Amino acid sequence: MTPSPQVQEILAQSPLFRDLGGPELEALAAVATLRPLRKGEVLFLEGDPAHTLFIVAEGLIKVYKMDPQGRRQMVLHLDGPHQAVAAVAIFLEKPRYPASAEALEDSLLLALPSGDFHRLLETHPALARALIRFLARRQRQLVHLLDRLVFHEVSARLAEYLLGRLETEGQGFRLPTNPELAALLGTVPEAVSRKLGELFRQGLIRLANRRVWIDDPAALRALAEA
Amino acid sequence: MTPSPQVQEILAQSPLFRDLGGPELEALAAVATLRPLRKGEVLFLEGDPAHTLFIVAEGLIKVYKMDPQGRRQMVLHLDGPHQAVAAVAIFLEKPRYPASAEALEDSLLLALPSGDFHRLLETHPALARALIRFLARRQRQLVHLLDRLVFHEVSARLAEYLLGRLETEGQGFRLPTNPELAALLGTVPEAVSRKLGELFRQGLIRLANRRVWIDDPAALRALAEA
DNA sequence: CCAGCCCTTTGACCCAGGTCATGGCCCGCA
DNA sequence: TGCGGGCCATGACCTGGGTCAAAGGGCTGG
Repeated sequence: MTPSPQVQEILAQSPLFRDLGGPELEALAAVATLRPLRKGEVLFLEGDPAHTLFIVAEGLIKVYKMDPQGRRQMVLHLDGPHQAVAAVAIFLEKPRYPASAEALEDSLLLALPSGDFHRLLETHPALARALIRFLARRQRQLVHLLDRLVFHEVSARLAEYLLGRLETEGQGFRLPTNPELAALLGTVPEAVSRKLGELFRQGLIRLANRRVWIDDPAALRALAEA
Repeated sequence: MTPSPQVQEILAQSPLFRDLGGPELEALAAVATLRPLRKGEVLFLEGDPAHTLFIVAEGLIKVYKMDPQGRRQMVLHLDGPHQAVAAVAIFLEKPRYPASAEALEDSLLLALPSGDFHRLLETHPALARALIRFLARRQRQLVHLLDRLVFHEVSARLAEYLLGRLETEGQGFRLPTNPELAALLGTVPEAVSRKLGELFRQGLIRLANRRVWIDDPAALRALAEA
């Protein structure tokens, strides 16, 4: 965590606000507040009234639904630097967060009062356009997630996850804990453990500590599609 | 299907466009085309390039994902009169429909070229605002669907469905076919048949033809939460 | 008015994966 | 240095619900 980040700088790097002019950014920066969050801290809970939009400056935020008994959770998306969190909630008639959010790492967020954001939206078509694009992209991603959950089994979802990490980070990336991974895949830690073991036994991947090397991407791809 | 519906009239009734001024509506109406669709006809398929936004004038449109083998399908939402279809797709970088759509009844749609829509958006904040609200609401609904699918079993989803119909239509509403209902609930026709049978045997509902009377809404509610 | 097609119901079967319990390990903290 | 809590792996078990097959039933279009 860097000592004193430039609020305007953060705003200017976010896809949502990057098209705004200098004066607008300054005005926004004036009403924004910084919100540090320690690993594991909760940002908001499903059902909380939503007055605030967040921009991630540093760290990683997990947005998730919790099951009724409060034991399992299902991750909807992870948001890193420059990403907006809770952009949806503040536009509902009764603004309440439809999911919960917590920090996966020590993080720093920019909090923007929803009133100010709404006001800015009125007068800045570029902001509206960026927001619309953002919402459309996120919705596409949610539909994809739904598709995977309904039509594909755990091993296929795991395979897709591994290939995704491989693509963005290359060989040897570090896995999250099994409970975290299970929440990402919509299953339970035991299942993750077993499926990883299978992949290893079949020679598709190698594991050391929590690092992964993928030996047979083609086979993994086939698994992911199945 | 009424003989010759007023295009402007249809636009003016849609939540998306109702806040536009007369001249804008007229301009939009000039570029809109009417698209009749017979029951069962496909409007677009997942993956098709998306140049067009639709507004339902009459009828009912089903938007759904198909499973890889093309046997089961999962309904994402149903859209009746005044609703927009495919509002998301045209805002993606590579505009392709993320799901398929077909008519559940004989329908009439208004087709708006996405270019015109984009242009209108630039200059009309009210339209942007309405669209943002629309996208936010739909996203909330998708998250709810996902939650139900991941955390609740078929009988709970069926119970919720029945209560929803009861609320909006009262006793004695008509069920869709089992395959349709299965697609709505994310399961297979056989499971729907069995679960309906169970509810009947437990005395929670009565069935005649395909009409439903709900005798014990409280018990059904309990089931839905479980 | 008939033939065919799809829907419905039901039974038998099966399997992915969720649950529970055990034992070992690692790591942070006192 | 010892303790405790969470993580990990694995086995045993169980069940929701998906698959397949068979036997009516009813709507529809020719």
